[in-house]
Amino acid sequence: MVCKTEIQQPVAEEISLPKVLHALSDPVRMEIVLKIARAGEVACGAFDIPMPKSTLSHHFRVLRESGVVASRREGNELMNYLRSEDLEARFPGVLEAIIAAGKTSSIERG
Amino acid sequence: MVCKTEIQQPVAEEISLPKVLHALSDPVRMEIVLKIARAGEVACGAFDIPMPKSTLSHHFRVLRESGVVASRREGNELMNYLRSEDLEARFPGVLEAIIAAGKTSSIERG
DNA sequence: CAACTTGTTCGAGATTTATCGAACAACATA
DNA sequence: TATGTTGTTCGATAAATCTCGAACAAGTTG
Repeated sequence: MVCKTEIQQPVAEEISLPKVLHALSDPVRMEIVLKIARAGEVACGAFDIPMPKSTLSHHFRVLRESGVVASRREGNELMNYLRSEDLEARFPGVLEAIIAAGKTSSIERG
Repeated sequence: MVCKTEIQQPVAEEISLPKVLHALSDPVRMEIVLKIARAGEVACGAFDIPMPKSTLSHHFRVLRESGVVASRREGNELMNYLRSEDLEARFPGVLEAIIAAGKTSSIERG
């Protein structure tokens, strides 16, 4: 599957562990990641998070710039997916364990 | 072995995933965690990190309040150790995978 | 082309975090 | 008791982050 519209993202070898952990340390972003993990690919608009578009877009930016999420255009919406292979190659087991932990614990600030 | 002087830390069941990830998302704190992971127990003063005591103390506080690290007094120094069992029970595989990832990748800001 | 949808970018304000020096507390030892 | 060691707490400042509305860009559909 070829991605037509690539957004700014780090190449696999340059994904930074602190940045990945920071990206996942926010409850909103964790919720986004969990939903993508369940559904495989999710459009930005498919999250019923009570929050302005601009704020949500900010969180997607953090997720992309950290290397956790990638996006491709499909029509006029952006489909988001996890960079599971890149992350697994660089930090084996990390994303998997964090997602499993996120599924079993309520994600709250504090 | 009994800990005589307990510092403020969350009980195991109340350890928060976002807080743990945030604690580990700082390169200085990750370096601290990696050193403790290698040595088992390390006194605060045993880190040759070019940084004032107060700043280092701040990072230890974040690590303790997140539940990643616990400390006990030994003479007039504080021995720090990872709460590996508590974290493994609550978030299986997470700390282990992150430590392994930290060992194999240079921990840098950015 | 005009209207609509989806999502980003651009400011700005508010909150959080990191860093540091100085003062303080606990402990050990002379 | 006085001195030295270890580490914390207390301000203050600087930097990063989160949040939001308004404007913009890309794509679709009438």
